[in-house]
Amino acid sequence: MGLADIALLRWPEEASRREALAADRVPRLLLLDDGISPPSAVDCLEDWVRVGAREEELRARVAGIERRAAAHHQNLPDIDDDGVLRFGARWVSLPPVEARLARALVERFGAVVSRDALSAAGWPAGTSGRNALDVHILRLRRRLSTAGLVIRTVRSRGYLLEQARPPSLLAHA
Amino acid sequence: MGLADIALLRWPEEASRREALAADRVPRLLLLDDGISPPSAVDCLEDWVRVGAREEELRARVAGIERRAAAHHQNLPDIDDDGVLRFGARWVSLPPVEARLARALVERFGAVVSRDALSAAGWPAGTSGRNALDVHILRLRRRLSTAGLVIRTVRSRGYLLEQARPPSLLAHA
DNA sequence: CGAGATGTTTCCTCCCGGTGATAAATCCGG
DNA sequence: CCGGATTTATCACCGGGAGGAAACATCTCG
Repeated sequence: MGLADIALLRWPEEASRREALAADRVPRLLLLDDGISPPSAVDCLEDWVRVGAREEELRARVAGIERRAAAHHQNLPDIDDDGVLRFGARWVSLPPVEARLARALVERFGAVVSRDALSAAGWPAGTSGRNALDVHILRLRRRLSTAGLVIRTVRSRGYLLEQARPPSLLAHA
Repeated sequence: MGLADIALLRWPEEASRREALAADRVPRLLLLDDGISPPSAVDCLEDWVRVGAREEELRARVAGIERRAAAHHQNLPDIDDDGVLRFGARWVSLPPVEARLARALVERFGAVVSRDALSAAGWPAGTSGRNALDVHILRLRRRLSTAGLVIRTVRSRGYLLEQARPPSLLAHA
């Protein structure tokens, strides 16, 4: 715990690093140069302080980010090294290949993961047949459905993992 | 879109008011008395500054809250590079051509985009049939409707993207 | 041996983008 | 107010391609 989980970086010098961190959903604290205004596109896992800020302010900002990160994190699926995926109260055990695929999808939970990325994740050693990925996605789908998760297809782009929608949300369009 | 939408309050004096605002999901900025540490239970719609803070800092904090509030209230659509358009809690995946059209419309959200501009955006490489744009607008309309967005026609001028239900703030007070 | 994991082949469905045809909607001159 | 001209909306259809799924063949490990 502590500052370890949060990335500290200078703004605007490390703008590109910030983008990378944001894409990976890593909580981060920007150290703002004097006279510079904070960046505009922010998510809840980002905050900023002036470089000259006092120690306490910095700690307080970090603590705030950590709390929000924790709040965000608790409804994310999680896979351990034994291929057991937990989501809320439910869990499924996944065979090796599917566990690797699931890991790649969980890392970008809610965002699109390309087929190439999934192939690389599922078969790190080498190539597999053209359809292997499709079939494993199908099998993974069936397993994950029992855990309240859904894999959506984004045609010609990849797949996206999200929480299965309770029918109540669709009811009143 | 000034300070009007955000509640300013003192901490810890107005602790109870803060609770009420949080319960109503009203974005708020706490003005922290000196030597006091910020409260612990925060959501993404809350931020804080020291009472002695400079004008600019205050403005920047407010702007940050507003952006997060907008993102949470889903007031601005957003398209990522994978053709996924997000609007509030909902999202649609768009095929390439429609994604490009949608990008052009989102860039000028709420304003008219000419047909020429849309043609250029949708088919950057070259020509398309005269009817192609109409048909793709139709298809885009159907998709976006599931995300709570509407494309309005401005005859002989172009199209305009806006939120489906103009939320009548007075309607259900 | 038997069950589950993994790959492959194959077939089939649906989606995407484009076109033409046709119905509406709107504008304009008389 | 009418009828034609222009602009939009919607539909049906096609060709190509991507994804879904069943069936089958190995393979591994207890």
